[in-house]
Amino acid sequence: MHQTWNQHIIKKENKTIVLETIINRTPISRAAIAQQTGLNKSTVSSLVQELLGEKIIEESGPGESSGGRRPVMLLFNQSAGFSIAIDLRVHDILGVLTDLEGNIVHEQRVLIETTNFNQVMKRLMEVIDTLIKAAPTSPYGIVGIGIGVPGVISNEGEILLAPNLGWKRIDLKAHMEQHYHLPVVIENEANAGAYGEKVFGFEEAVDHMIYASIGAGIGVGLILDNKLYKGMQGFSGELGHMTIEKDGIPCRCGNKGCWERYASEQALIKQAYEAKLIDQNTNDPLHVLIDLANSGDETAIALFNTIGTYIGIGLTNCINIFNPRMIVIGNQMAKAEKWIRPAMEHMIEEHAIGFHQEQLNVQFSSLNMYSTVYGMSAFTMEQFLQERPLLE
Amino acid sequence: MHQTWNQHIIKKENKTIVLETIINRTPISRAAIAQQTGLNKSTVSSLVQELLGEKIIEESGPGESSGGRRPVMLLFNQSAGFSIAIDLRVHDILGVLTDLEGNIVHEQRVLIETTNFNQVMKRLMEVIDTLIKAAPTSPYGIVGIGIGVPGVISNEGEILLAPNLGWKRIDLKAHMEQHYHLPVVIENEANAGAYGEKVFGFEEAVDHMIYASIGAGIGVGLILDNKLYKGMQGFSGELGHMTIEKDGIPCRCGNKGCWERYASEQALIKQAYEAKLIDQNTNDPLHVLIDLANSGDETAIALFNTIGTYIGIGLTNCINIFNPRMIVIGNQMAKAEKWIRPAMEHMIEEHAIGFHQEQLNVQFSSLNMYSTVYGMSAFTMEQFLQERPLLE
DNA sequence: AAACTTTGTTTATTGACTAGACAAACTAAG
DNA sequence: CTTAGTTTGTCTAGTCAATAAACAAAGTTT
Repeated sequence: MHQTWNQHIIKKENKTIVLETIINRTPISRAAIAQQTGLNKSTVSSLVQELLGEKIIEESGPGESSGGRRPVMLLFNQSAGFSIAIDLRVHDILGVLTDLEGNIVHEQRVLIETTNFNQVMKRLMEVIDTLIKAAPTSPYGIVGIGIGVPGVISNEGEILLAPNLGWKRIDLKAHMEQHYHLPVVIENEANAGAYGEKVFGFEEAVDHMIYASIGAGIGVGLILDNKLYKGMQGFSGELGHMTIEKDGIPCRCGNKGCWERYASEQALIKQAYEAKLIDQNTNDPLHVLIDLANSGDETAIALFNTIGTYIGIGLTNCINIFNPRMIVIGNQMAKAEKWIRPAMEHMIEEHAIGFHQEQLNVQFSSLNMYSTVYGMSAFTMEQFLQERPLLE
Repeated sequence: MHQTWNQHIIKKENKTIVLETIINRTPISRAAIAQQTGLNKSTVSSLVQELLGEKIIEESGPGESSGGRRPVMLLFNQSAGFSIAIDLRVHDILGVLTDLEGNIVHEQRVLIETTNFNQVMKRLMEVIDTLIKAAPTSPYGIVGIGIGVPGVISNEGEILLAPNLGWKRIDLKAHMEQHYHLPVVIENEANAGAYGEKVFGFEEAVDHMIYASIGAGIGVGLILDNKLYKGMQGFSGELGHMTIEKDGIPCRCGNKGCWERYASEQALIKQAYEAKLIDQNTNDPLHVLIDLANSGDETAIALFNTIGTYIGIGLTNCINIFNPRMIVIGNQMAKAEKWIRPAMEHMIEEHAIGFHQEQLNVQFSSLNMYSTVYGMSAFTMEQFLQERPLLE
């Protein structure tokens, strides 16, 4: 049963609406806010007064007159606080400090040689400490820390399993909150990537979007009805383990014919190895293969075509299942866009239901391996703006 | 941008909350409503007064005292209005008249010999007219007509394509609204079935549920985050056209290896024909095959095992993708539960991700081919209760 | 310079909820 | 059987947040 309504809640909700209007349309006048929201201009005036007092917005110079008195323009104060966002990957850690609009103010990337928990934690905290030190002085300071992880995260933010890190049942959230005394959000990297694409990836709002994170495995973030869909336990999006070939290649998950056995970076590398394009000591095999393809190596091109076709099969399923407005491919395999795209698009065009393709946009991520940190930043920022604790 | 809040909307929303509380916990006292909702007891008293005036609730006899004055118990007036719900299928039309709680008050089922639009419309309107005549006198009368259709329905309720009926681009909603001057809802039969299962199918509330309608083809209704998920254009849920065998059996949708080519009633019948268990003139082949299996025919049992396995492959994908709380199998193939279940459950247990199975419940529909009409009834009832137009 | 327009502030009003008082109707204890 | 206490429901006064309208400030247009 949802909450009942009273004057106090109304005021809080209306104030949030005014703030969101200022964020989305900054700079904007009180009069325009009243027009935009339908609230009475004296209501807007008093709510804006409070937001000014909270230092979450500011008045800028006068705007242009539309025939009468010049308006006073209001701005969102993106430097009122800062957010720390981390993408914890198998081989490295990417950390960014962003303002309250997601602008990256500082960043650090460190390699990790081992997935040993204690070692990784040490490096992780070093990155976070560096970012905390880099944060400018601001009214609210660091409003939260978000950490994207390649694994299964429960609704409570506990890492249940991160197979590529070799981690099981780790309460990273509690550990970090106890250390830093800040709100901490832990999320699956594909879910975070989907959210990052949704908030920062496009010019227009997208209500239904599928983000395919194609790296070592395949994880999918689902933005459905304008929300990140997580399922009953927070475990949704395991499309990497969707069967595309019954009785096919066995997978470590126990199933057979899983999409990620055919269409991931790992699948590509395995086939390249068997085609003797690379050997076990090849460093950064994906780039080696991209370079070979760029140089006209037909075997490498054929391998990318095959992978592109398999990516297309799984995305065709996504299109038929979700009827999305947008599909975004991200993570490592997006680097091979040039060689994957033709076969992938051909598979989709030929096989996805015609109706579903009418307004669909399939693209590779424009956020260049930053999707996940953008998503984690958005999570902590939005949590802060929704709750807006009292100014210290 | 969502609406702003004011006094008028507060009262309306709180009144709706009070009404929903009465519906869900009937009979209930004012004092208990206040306790349940957190609203002040005088607020509840005045809102209840209005609902009594609208004849949507009633006072019943006194309740039991808990130590002081006896309470006056309030009841939802399920006979305040009635809803008409139709399941328009390829071979027949099922129509029901329900009260505002979904209780079936009257029903009619007619066979249709042709899918010719004009003929079907004639029969459809006959059924609706019969149900309208059967409706008791009530304050609000017929509050709406809901029609479930096997096809692609746009967000505006237009039938874009119903391949099994041979229909294209039919604005059934406008046609029916013009004729009956009542609100009309048109929805895909699998979506309606999912909603019917959600509202009427279980003892406890279910936020994430997958309804697999396995008939001539396979349609899937998705209840995600407590809502029916429809996608950008209203076309989601085409899991019948999810590839489970790359380069597999060609499908009329243009893809290959679609789930419904392997796991539908049509797939079963095709295999039974090839196994010479039935011929082209066999009437009601599904029941013939069930009877053969019941009599110990091993070929028939083997066919059901095969179909059960294929159903399990697709449901395994659903489990991995959506992480649902419940999966319900409905429509024609649910009649073969006994022979499908063992192989289906085995496939799921062996192949779905272990985490996802922890709290999952997979079951066959208990609504016995009524899922779709129950869903359509729920749509029109809820639309009415949300809007509650003035009493005539 | 005067009239009009637009933006923003101030004041009075309105309506819905809440707090508390009161009434009605019960149960329990003496 | 009477009195005290409890619970439910109604009534009244108060509070708060939004709105309507008046007013002020600052511009543009005639």
